[in-house]
Amino acid sequence: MSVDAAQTEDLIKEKAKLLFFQKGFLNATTQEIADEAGVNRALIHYYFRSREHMLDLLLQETIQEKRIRVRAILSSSAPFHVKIANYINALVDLGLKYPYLENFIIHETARNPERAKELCSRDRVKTSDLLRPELEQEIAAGRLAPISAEHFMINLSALTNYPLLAKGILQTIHGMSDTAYRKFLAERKRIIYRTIFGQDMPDDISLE
Amino acid sequence: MSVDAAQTEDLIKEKAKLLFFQKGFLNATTQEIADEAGVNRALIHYYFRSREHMLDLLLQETIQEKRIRVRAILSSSAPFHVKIANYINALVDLGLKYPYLENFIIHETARNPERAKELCSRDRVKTSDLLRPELEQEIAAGRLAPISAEHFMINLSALTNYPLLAKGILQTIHGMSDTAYRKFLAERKRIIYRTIFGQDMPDDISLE
DNA sequence: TTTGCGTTTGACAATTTTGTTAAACAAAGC
DNA sequence: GCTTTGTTTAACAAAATTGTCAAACGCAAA
Repeated sequence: MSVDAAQTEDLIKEKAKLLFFQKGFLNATTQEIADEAGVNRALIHYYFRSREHMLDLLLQETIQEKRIRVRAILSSSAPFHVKIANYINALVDLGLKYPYLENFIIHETARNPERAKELCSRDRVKTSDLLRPELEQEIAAGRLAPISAEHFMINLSALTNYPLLAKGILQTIHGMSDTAYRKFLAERKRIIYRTIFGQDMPDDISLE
Repeated sequence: MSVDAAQTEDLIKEKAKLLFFQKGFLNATTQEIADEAGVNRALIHYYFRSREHMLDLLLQETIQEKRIRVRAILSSSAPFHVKIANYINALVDLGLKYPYLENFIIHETARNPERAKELCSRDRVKTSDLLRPELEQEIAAGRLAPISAEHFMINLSALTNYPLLAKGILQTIHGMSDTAYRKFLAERKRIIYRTIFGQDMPDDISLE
């Protein structure tokens, strides 16, 4: 065995995720991935058979990682408002890690509609179903303006994901450095909460 | 001159826009575009020099088209609430025409950061600047919760654009047909208004 | 030291994709 | 009819990209 041994496979995956999900190079070639990882291109085929196969694996893994964190938050026993605040917090933080993940999914599912079913079909239905009982309770109690669980979830996803998707454009338009952008996103957590609930996020909810 | 004459150039542009902006084939090849338009592939180079050059042209044109409509709405003399309602309406309708335009821009600017500056640098700064005076007036008058012009604009963009970007995923998740999706978007216009302003859209604002 | 085994590499083949070009074509004007 | 002009086509060349393979390599056990 060589010095790196099993670490190489992880290195390649890590660098590929960086290219696809962080830098937004949706068309990164196997050569570019190999260069980024500093390895020979043939290794990518040795470990992952083909480019497509690797893409599938990366998507599966990354979405699964996200899914687990989201589920943990939404199925906790915390009050509704706290749950949502935590959800916003987690989505923004995950988005900072992989800003282009959503864009990648959108792109891949447009090219390959069957993949959409494999990847996210079961996932997000459950997410809006998961929230519906509590949501309706909040609405009935007058603590939230009437809205369907679907629109509520999409509002949440939109408000958190869009600024991440459009990272490059937003930075260009508003002349933000990388640190300015991070600060902007931190601000946004409270803005999103306020937009969703129409009132300020309580101070006792800890963000990061 | 042949029968079609100058119509061919427009036909190619139209079909290319369909592939890129409607179907979301961000990697459509010159051959695929030619097939879609039913012409010989060499014609694409005859009219547009290169694929990259054509992409630039399509982006410029389509963004300009959008920009003109948005500007007309936002610089009208209508009251603030009406203006925003019209803005939401126009963005959703434009989005129905070109669901993947934003996705395409995001993708292209990620690959080619210089392009971001050419395309949208001047545009949207003005958009948020355009609204700021009235926005601050509304906030001062207590008709709107305090928010910066930038976050306000991004909220609007996010809530309208995201459901369009994620069209394929949303249809898969919620099992929506194309007509169901259109109906969903029509509903969404009022949802977005309510989410932004915290109250229902007045009935006297006409949304075709 | 030598053998074995998983890892890494460079070279190769096949395919795809872009861009060029010379020739064919069609219509309008002479 | 013939020429001119702009359009369209098929064939070709060049580059990029993916995937395969045999050989080289490095470490560990015999």
